[in-house]
Amino acid sequence: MATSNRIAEIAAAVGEPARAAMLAALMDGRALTATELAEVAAITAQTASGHLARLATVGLISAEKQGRHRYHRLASAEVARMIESVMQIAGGVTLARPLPRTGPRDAALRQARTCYDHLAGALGVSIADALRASGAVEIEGDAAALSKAGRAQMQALGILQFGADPRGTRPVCRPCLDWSERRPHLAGALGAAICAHALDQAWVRRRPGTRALEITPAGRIGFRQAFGVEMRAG
Amino acid sequence: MATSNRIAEIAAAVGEPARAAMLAALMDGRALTATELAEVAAITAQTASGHLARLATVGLISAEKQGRHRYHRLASAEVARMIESVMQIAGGVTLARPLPRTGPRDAALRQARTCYDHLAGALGVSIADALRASGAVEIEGDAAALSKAGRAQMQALGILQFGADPRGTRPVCRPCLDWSERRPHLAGALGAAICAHALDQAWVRRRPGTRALEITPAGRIGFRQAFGVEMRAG
DNA sequence: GCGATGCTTCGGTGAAAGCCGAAGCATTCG
DNA sequence: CGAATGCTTCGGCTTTCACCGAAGCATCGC
Repeated sequence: MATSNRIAEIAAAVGEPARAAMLAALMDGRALTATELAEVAAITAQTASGHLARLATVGLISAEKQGRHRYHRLASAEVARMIESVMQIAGGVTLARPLPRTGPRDAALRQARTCYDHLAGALGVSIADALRASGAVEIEGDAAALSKAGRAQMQALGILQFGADPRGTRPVCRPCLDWSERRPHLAGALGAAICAHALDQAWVRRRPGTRALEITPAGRIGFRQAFGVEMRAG
Repeated sequence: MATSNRIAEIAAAVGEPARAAMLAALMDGRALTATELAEVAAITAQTASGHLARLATVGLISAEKQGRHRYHRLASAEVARMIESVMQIAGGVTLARPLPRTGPRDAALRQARTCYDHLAGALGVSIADALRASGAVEIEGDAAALSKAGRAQMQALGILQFGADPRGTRPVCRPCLDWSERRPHLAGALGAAICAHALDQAWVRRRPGTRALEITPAGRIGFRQAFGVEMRAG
């Protein structure tokens, strides 16, 4: 039964506030040091060390030593997807009472952030909406597809490269329910490519210490021209 | 941050062997009684009752009273997907050492089973393979799409009904990594429709007490004619 | 080198939670 | 109406584990 013990082991590793906070912090795909992670979890370094060891043992994170720092990151995209799916349920229940909007730090996160390897927040959802409206992608429930026109658009923008493909569609995207917006944004290969492109073109900049992204002036122009999306800068 | 406390709460609910076993048992989408669930978890009824209460509190299962029985089921497809993603990691690590194949009970599960609302096991993977080979669906990483030809085939088989749709493709499927086969099978709306069709046509029958499915003689014929898949009966 | 920084290991404490036996409600069946 | 069945609540036992202070290694900067 895929040994339900092993299932419990993995879930238990996530099922502790400090470890959950660390994993959530790692959800932007970057690698953080043990001290940074201790801070986000509001615990001492010793305690964090123990937690990180446990997360590594069950295979949720991997570490890399660099000088006197140890950088920890999520072990794989599968892990990110697993945490994402937990977050979805974590947010979903709150649907009745509107999400508590806590402070300006949260506002930045809601505006734009990374979700492992793709864009999320208002920015991510707006892009998904725009691509949907133009017929570039279709989203239905937990499935999504890039249309022939969408493919051409992505190639023209230099976001995706395709070899000669006889078929018009390729399955490159996957919807991902945004926990702050409650609407889907784009994940999968396409989502990752858009995010990489945006970072590459300096349309967005990572804010140090959070998963929040800053939309640059160039980004305002870029997102408008590429997707027809109007975003506030900042 | 979607309150990482809530994330931990949900994960912790899954992160206990008895509860994980119960949830895994519920992964076939059916509703089971407290006593049945106590049995699969190898605990007494009292203990199971406590666990079920906790799972209900965090919103992972919902219960329905019927006479002197209480039927418990997964609260939603989102929950099923979350557990599925944990199972994926639970299986994935074992990639190095080949999965321990434990006993004949397991063999039935490997052959054919339900995964919440779609088919899994050798049967599910074979169907996905066949549809991929014929160009009906394409699967790439964590994304999948039904092609125009595939759509026609599914309509002809009476598996899917589409309204008049100007575009050739609709995003109706989603790959789901099979933990026993380590290859993707089909989930999403298409996966659910195929499963419903197979049950409806009596191509498969649910085995009482497990998630395993029995392939009927009619099923052997049906799966061959519909998908070109050759399965052993039983 | 020597001190500072980053991280881990060790030991002890306290709280949380899993487990079962026993007992208590409901519902159903004879 | 009892007796049986399905399930829950209560009480007490035991284990697990999160936490921090103190101490121990490495690595870096001066």
